[in-house]
Amino acid sequence: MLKGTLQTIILKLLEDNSQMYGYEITQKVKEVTAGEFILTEGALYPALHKLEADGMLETFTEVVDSRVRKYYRLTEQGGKEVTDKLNEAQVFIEQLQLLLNLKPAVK
Amino acid sequence: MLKGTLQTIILKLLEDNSQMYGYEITQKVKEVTAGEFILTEGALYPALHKLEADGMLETFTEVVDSRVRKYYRLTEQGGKEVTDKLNEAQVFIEQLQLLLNLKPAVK
DNA sequence: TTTATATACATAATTTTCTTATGTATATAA
DNA sequence: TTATATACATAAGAAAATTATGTATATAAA
Repeated sequence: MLKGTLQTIILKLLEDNSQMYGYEITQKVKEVTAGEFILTEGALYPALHKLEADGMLETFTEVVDSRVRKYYRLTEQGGKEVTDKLNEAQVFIEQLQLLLNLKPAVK
Repeated sequence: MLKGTLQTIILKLLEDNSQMYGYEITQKVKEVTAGEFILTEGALYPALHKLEADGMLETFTEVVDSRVRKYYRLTEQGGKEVTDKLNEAQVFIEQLQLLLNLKPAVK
């Protein structure tokens, strides 16, 4: 129903943390959701590549302990996109709660 | 991210309304969400057929004004499923709000 | 009167998105 | 030397939704 949820999550994490690499993102998601959301690589990397191709993210690499890390950062366009996506997500959640009656009606 | 959202919405509407036909469901969704969610037939009917095939829904038809209506009702199994699906949705929404920081932290 | 809109069902092609599986490579703990 | 953790990536397949059709009746508008 809500397309681009994963993109929204990635963009939001990068808004809060300014730069992150893929593996770090998977760990952050696991940590924040107490293990409820598991972000698999098969979902993450294609999403990152698409966001980069769309001009929302830019990258640079660093070598730490002989391992390559590919860091992602929001572009200016990406910065604007976060706001829009978050608003969309907010509306979506509210409507879903309405439909599912998960939000008790205010008297 | 959350699979089966549409199914959950359908099951919940049928829990509240005991019997509904397809077109009625599309209108209800539109009405409740003030036009924000548009449930297209291409999404709805396959979902209804699958829920029926899975034993969650049962059907009967009625003719009103020379037009056939196919009504759907929850089966016993469907009744149990609603509860599970709603719990899942609740957890999902909470985790998503955590990740997107849409729920202000309580001080 | 014929065109558009609303009601009511359904399916098929395509696209999008995610899961699962696989592959490479290094570091460390068992 | 085997398992786990770190770190990237892609490919096959499945699931779900969008878009496009198709049939059919009723009614309001042009």
